[in-house]
Amino acid sequence: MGTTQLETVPEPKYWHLRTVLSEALESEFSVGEILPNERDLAARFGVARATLRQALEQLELEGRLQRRRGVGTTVAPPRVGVAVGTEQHAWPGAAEDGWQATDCALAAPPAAVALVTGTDEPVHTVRRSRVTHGQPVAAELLYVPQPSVPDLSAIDAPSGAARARAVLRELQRLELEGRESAGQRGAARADDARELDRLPGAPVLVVATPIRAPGATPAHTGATYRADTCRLTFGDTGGVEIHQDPERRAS
Amino acid sequence: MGTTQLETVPEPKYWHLRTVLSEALESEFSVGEILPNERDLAARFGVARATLRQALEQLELEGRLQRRRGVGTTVAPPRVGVAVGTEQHAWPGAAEDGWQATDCALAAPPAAVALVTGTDEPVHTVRRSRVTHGQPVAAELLYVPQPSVPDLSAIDAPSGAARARAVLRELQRLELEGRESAGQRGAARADDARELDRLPGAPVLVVATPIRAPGATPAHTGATYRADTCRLTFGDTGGVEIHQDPERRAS
DNA sequence: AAGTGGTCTAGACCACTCG
DNA sequence: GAGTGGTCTAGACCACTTC
Repeated sequence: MGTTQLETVPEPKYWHLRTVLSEALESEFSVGEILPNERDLAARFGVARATLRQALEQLELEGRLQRRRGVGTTVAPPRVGVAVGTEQHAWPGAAEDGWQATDCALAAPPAAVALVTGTDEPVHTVRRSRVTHGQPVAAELLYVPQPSVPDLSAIDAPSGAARARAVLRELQRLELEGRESAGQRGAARADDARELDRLPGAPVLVVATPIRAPGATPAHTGATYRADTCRLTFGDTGGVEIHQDPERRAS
Repeated sequence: MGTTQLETVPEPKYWHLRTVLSEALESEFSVGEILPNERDLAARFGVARATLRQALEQLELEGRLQRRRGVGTTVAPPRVGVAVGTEQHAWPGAAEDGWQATDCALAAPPAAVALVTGTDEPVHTVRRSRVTHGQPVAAELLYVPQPSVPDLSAIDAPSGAARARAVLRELQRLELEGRESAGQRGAARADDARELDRLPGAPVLVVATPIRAPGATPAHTGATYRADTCRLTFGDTGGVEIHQDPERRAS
């Protein structure tokens, strides 16, 4: 049916299609290039649009494609390596770390947060976002129980970016020693999805890190990374090459 | 239409359904319990089966459900925390680490591997799998260039589990210092999928780690973890609580 | 053989972006 | 308004597991 030979093995069409498209991406397209639209592609391969979409979905989830409603499907740039769990990057507020504090509010902690911080006292909730190469790659919520930053000046704005920076500044005064994060695949919730320019349910990597100081854990963060565009690195350096390429198992 | 009130916001049906089902999972089902089949569920919620499946897919990707063809859909147990990047767990061959070497072959390296190892010489390719709580959670390929283990006895079997253990034993004799891994979301290829009891394309976390020894990098590993059942932890301890619960942003 | 989830179709309409 | 991807439907058949 498709543009290549008939299948004799019971391999799903969409999976075969994914392979064919994947090869086409390598040989016939360059980063940023726009693919034909879904209806045309489906017709060209002789499959229903839903089947084609299944293949495109795979490729998007693998970070090979980027789809945008109303615009089209483009070839995605290589994933960006993002360091997590290291001192410079896990510690909130460090200069030049690519993060930008956008908002802050003081409120009662969500149940799950109260559980890990061990207190029901109001927490400062700082929202930060991280942009790399012009693309939003992560949204973070930083929970700082009020007692952790007792010296926070009342002069600063009660909310907003200025307040967020003030909280981070206070936190920086503690001797932080960030370590031991945990990461898992998740689905982007509505608010994170919006911030990451994705649809709800988009694949994300959730990294939870307790912020440590001598004898205390003054804050907790939960960062949501775009799973399709990010490669998380943890450890001393960030330049590790990944050797799972799409077709690495050719043998 | 559904079992709850009409939607007034333009939230996709499948997303709303996901939320409804998610709440039902918490209140009305326990781990391991079997859900009604997809046709019944779809009818009950007044949606097409495809739409229901979209919701179930989300929940499965979040690790809340487990679906098995020919069997049914069950409530998944909580994700297991798996340490990566730490000494005990990243180093291959350490005793009691939950890994089991299954096979080994000596062959020319795939292109991507040759790139990171920096040699075209034949590599020992050790296949290991990791089982936790009776569930396969990871499949790993360990690439060891022949020069890294020159003393490997020719007496050992040329392939198979025995050979794999011999390679690991040799590797253990070097002073390994595992560090700096990188992880990203990927799609399971056919072979990994089979080993992990999943379908091709299933979401996985790919962790690439160079194995370090003083002055050399004698091996590279690529481990494929089931993204739906695993929570990866990296750092000193593995007991970090995640605070992104399904409904944590209730406020 | 019966029942399950997995794949696939051929349509329809909607939400969004852009000229 | 035209074109894109996103959602949704109502069916059909297939692959797998279990009895």
